[in-house]
Amino acid sequence: MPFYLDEAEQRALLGLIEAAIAAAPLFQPRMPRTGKPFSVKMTNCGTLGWVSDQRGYRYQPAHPATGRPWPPIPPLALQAWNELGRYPHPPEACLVNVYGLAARMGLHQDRDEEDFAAPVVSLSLGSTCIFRFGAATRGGKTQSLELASGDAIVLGGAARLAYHGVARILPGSSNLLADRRINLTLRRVTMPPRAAIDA
DNA sequence: AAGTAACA
DNA sequence: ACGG
Repeated sequence: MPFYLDEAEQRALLGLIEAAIAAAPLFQPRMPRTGKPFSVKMTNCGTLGWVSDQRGYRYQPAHPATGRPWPPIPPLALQAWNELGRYPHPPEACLVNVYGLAARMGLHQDRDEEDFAAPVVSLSLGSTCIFRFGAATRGGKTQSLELASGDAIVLGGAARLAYHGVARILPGSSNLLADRRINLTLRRVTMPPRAAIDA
Protein backbone atom coordinates (compact mmCIF):
# COMPACT_ATOMS: atom_id res chain seq x y z
CA MET A 1 0.00 0.00 0.00
CA PRO A 2 2.39 2.70 -1.22
CA PHE A 3 2.10 6.25 0.05
CA TYR A 4 -0.71 5.70 2.45
CA LEU A 5 0.59 8.64 4.47
CA ASP A 6 1.68 11.72 2.54
CA GLU A 7 4.79 13.64 3.56
CA ALA A 8 2.96 16.03 5.86
CA GLU A 9 1.24 13.14 7.59
CA GLN A 10 4.53 11.29 7.91
CA ARG A 11 6.14 14.30 9.58
CA ALA A 12 3.15 14.73 11.88
CA LEU A 13 3.15 11.07 12.88
CA LEU A 14 6.91 11.13 13.42
CA GLY A 15 6.51 14.06 15.80
CA LEU A 16 3.88 12.18 17.77
CA ILE A 17 6.07 9.08 17.95
CA GLU A 18 9.08 11.10 19.08
CA ALA A 19 6.96 12.50 21.89
CA ALA A 20 5.87 8.99 22.82
CA ILE A 21 9.50 7.84 22.88
CA ALA A 22 10.33 10.73 25.18
CA ALA A 23 7.63 9.53 27.59
CA ALA A 24 8.34 5.81 27.14
CA PRO A 25 12.04 5.41 26.35
CA LEU A 26 13.25 2.89 23.79
CA PHE A 27 14.46 -0.35 25.30
CA GLN A 28 16.31 -3.31 23.90
CA PRO A 29 14.22 -6.46 23.86
CA ARG A 30 15.93 -9.76 24.59
CA MET A 31 15.32 -13.31 23.55
CA PRO A 32 13.51 -15.65 25.87
CA ARG A 33 15.85 -18.03 27.73
CA THR A 34 19.10 -16.93 26.08
CA GLY A 35 18.75 -13.22 26.76
CA LYS A 36 20.32 -12.41 23.38
CA PRO A 37 19.48 -8.81 22.48
CA PHE A 38 17.39 -7.90 19.46
CA SER A 39 19.00 -5.55 16.95
CA VAL A 40 15.92 -3.33 16.98
CA LYS A 41 14.93 -1.03 19.81
CA MET A 42 11.34 -0.85 20.92
CA THR A 43 8.70 0.97 22.84
CA ASN A 44 4.89 0.91 22.76
CA CYS A 45 1.80 3.06 22.86
CA GLY A 46 -1.60 1.90 24.01
CA THR A 47 -3.12 0.17 27.00
CA LEU A 48 -0.90 -2.86 26.41
CA GLY A 49 2.64 -3.12 25.09
CA TRP A 50 4.58 -6.07 23.74
CA VAL A 51 7.82 -6.87 25.53
CA SER A 52 10.35 -9.68 25.29
CA ASP A 53 12.97 -10.60 27.82
CA GLN A 54 14.54 -13.71 29.30
CA ARG A 55 11.16 -14.66 30.79
CA GLY A 56 9.40 -14.70 27.45
CA TYR A 57 7.10 -12.73 25.18
CA ARG A 58 4.10 -10.98 26.66
CA TYR A 59 1.85 -7.94 26.63
CA GLN A 60 1.91 -5.77 29.73
CA PRO A 61 0.26 -2.48 30.73
CA ALA A 62 3.40 -0.63 31.82
CA HIS A 63 6.88 0.23 30.55
CA PRO A 64 9.44 -2.29 31.85
CA ALA A 65 11.93 0.37 32.97
CA THR A 66 9.78 3.29 34.11
CA GLY A 67 6.80 1.30 35.38
CA ARG A 68 4.51 3.93 33.92
CA PRO A 69 1.59 3.18 31.60
CA TRP A 70 2.39 3.36 27.91
CA PRO A 71 1.48 6.67 26.23
CA PRO A 72 -1.69 6.79 24.15
CA ILE A 73 -1.75 5.60 20.55
CA PRO A 74 -1.32 8.64 18.26
CA PRO A 75 -4.53 9.72 16.51
CA LEU A 76 -3.04 9.27 13.04
CA ALA A 77 -2.24 5.65 13.86
CA LEU A 78 -5.77 5.07 15.15
CA GLN A 79 -7.06 6.56 11.91
CA ALA A 80 -4.99 4.06 9.93
CA TRP A 81 -6.45 1.21 12.00
CA ASN A 82 -9.96 2.46 11.34
CA GLU A 83 -9.41 2.99 7.63
CA LEU A 84 -7.40 -0.14 6.86
CA GLY A 85 -8.18 -2.66 9.56
CA ARG A 86 -11.89 -3.19 9.00
CA TYR A 87 -12.27 -4.47 12.53
CA PRO A 88 -14.96 -3.12 14.87
CA HIS A 89 -12.90 -2.75 18.05
CA PRO A 90 -10.00 -0.43 18.84
CA PRO A 91 -6.39 -1.56 18.92
CA GLU A 92 -4.81 -1.99 22.33
CA ALA A 93 -1.16 -2.01 21.37
CA CYS A 94 0.98 0.02 19.02
CA LEU A 95 4.44 -1.53 18.97
CA VAL A 96 7.14 0.92 17.90
CA ASN A 97 10.19 -0.79 16.37
CA VAL A 98 13.24 1.35 15.57
CA TYR A 99 15.71 -0.01 13.02
CA GLY A 100 19.22 1.29 12.40
CA LEU A 101 21.24 0.25 9.35
CA ALA A 102 22.40 -2.94 11.05
CA ALA A 103 19.01 -3.93 12.43
CA ARG A 104 17.11 -6.98 11.22
CA MET A 105 14.07 -8.91 12.26
CA GLY A 106 14.05 -12.64 11.76
CA LEU A 107 11.05 -14.40 10.25
CA HIS A 108 8.31 -14.79 12.84
CA GLN A 109 4.57 -14.86 13.40
CA ASP A 110 2.63 -12.34 15.49
CA ARG A 111 0.82 -14.81 17.70
CA ASP A 112 0.78 -13.39 21.20
CA GLU A 113 -2.69 -11.91 20.68
CA GLU A 114 -5.96 -13.58 21.62
CA ASP A 115 -8.06 -12.65 18.61
CA PHE A 116 -6.54 -13.64 15.28
CA ALA A 117 -9.68 -12.32 13.61
CA ALA A 118 -8.21 -8.87 14.26
CA PRO A 119 -5.64 -7.71 11.71
CA VAL A 120 -2.20 -6.29 12.37
CA VAL A 121 -1.79 -2.89 10.73
CA SER A 122 1.76 -1.73 9.98
CA LEU A 123 2.98 1.78 9.15
CA SER A 124 6.50 2.55 7.95
CA LEU A 125 8.40 5.80 8.52
CA GLY A 126 11.93 6.72 7.42
CA SER A 127 14.32 4.45 5.61
CA THR A 128 13.06 1.85 3.16
CA CYS A 129 13.36 -1.78 4.23
CA ILE A 130 13.35 -5.12 2.47
CA PHE A 131 10.35 -6.88 4.01
CA ARG A 132 9.97 -10.63 3.66
CA PHE A 133 6.78 -12.56 4.08
CA GLY A 134 5.69 -16.10 3.51
CA ALA A 135 3.07 -18.60 4.54
CA ALA A 136 1.73 -19.44 7.98
CA THR A 137 4.09 -22.38 8.22
CA ARG A 138 7.81 -22.24 8.74
CA GLY A 139 10.09 -23.19 5.89
CA GLY A 140 7.72 -22.09 3.12
CA LYS A 141 8.65 -19.80 0.26
CA THR A 142 8.97 -16.13 1.05
CA GLN A 143 8.49 -13.05 -1.09
CA SER A 144 10.36 -9.77 -0.76
CA LEU A 145 8.78 -6.34 -0.80
CA GLU A 146 10.24 -2.88 -0.26
CA LEU A 147 8.43 -0.85 2.36
CA ALA A 148 9.11 2.88 2.11
CA SER A 149 8.19 5.81 4.34
CA GLY A 150 4.45 6.28 4.49
CA ASP A 151 3.63 2.77 3.32
CA ALA A 152 1.01 0.70 5.14
CA ILE A 153 0.44 -3.03 5.12
CA VAL A 154 -2.27 -5.11 6.75
CA LEU A 155 -1.72 -8.65 7.97
CA GLY A 156 -5.26 -9.94 8.05
CA GLY A 157 -7.37 -12.89 7.06
CA ALA A 158 -5.26 -15.72 5.68
CA ALA A 159 -2.15 -13.54 6.04
CA ARG A 160 -2.73 -12.85 9.74
CA LEU A 161 -0.33 -15.60 10.82
CA ALA A 162 2.07 -15.29 7.89
CA TYR A 163 5.73 -15.49 8.77
CA HIS A 164 7.35 -12.14 8.14
CA GLY A 165 10.52 -10.22 8.92
CA VAL A 166 12.89 -7.47 7.87
CA ALA A 167 15.95 -8.52 5.86
CA ARG A 168 17.65 -5.14 5.78
CA ILE A 169 17.39 -1.36 5.79
CA LEU A 170 18.46 0.53 2.67
CA PRO A 171 21.03 3.28 3.34
CA GLY A 172 20.29 6.77 2.04
CA SER A 173 16.68 5.92 1.27
CA SER A 174 14.91 8.54 3.37
CA ASN A 175 14.79 12.29 3.81
CA LEU A 176 12.50 11.99 6.83
CA LEU A 177 14.92 9.96 8.97
CA ALA A 178 18.60 9.48 8.15
CA ASP A 179 19.32 5.75 7.96
CA ARG A 180 16.68 4.90 10.49
CA ARG A 181 13.33 3.20 10.12
CA ILE A 182 10.42 3.34 12.53
CA ASN A 183 7.70 0.77 12.15
CA LEU A 184 4.38 0.97 13.98
CA THR A 185 2.28 -2.15 14.35
CA LEU A 186 -1.22 -1.81 15.70
CA ARG A 187 -2.76 -4.86 17.31
CA ARG A 188 -5.90 -5.92 19.10
CA VAL A 189 -4.55 -7.99 21.98
CA THR A 190 -7.53 -9.22 24.01
CA MET A 191 -10.76 -10.80 22.87
CA PRO A 192 -13.27 -7.95 22.56
CA PRO A 193 -16.29 -7.98 24.88
CA ARG A 194 -19.53 -9.41 23.55
CA ALA A 195 -21.95 -6.76 22.39
CA ALA A 196 -24.01 -5.36 25.22
CA ILE A 197 -27.60 -6.53 25.27
CA ASP A 198 -30.13 -3.81 26.00
CA ALA A 199 -32.59 -4.62 28.75
C1' DA B 1 14.34 -18.67 17.90
C1' DA B 2 11.13 -11.82 16.99
C1' DG B 3 18.43 -15.01 18.03
C1' DT B 4 23.28 -15.99 15.30
C1' DA B 5 26.54 -18.44 12.08
C1' DA B 6 28.02 -20.46 7.97
C1' DC B 7 27.33 -22.07 3.71
C1' DA B 8 26.39 -21.54 -1.57
C1' DA C 1 22.42 -25.90 11.70
C1' DC C 2 22.31 -24.68 16.33
C1' DG C 3 19.66 -25.23 20.56
C1' DG C 4 16.17 -22.75 23.65
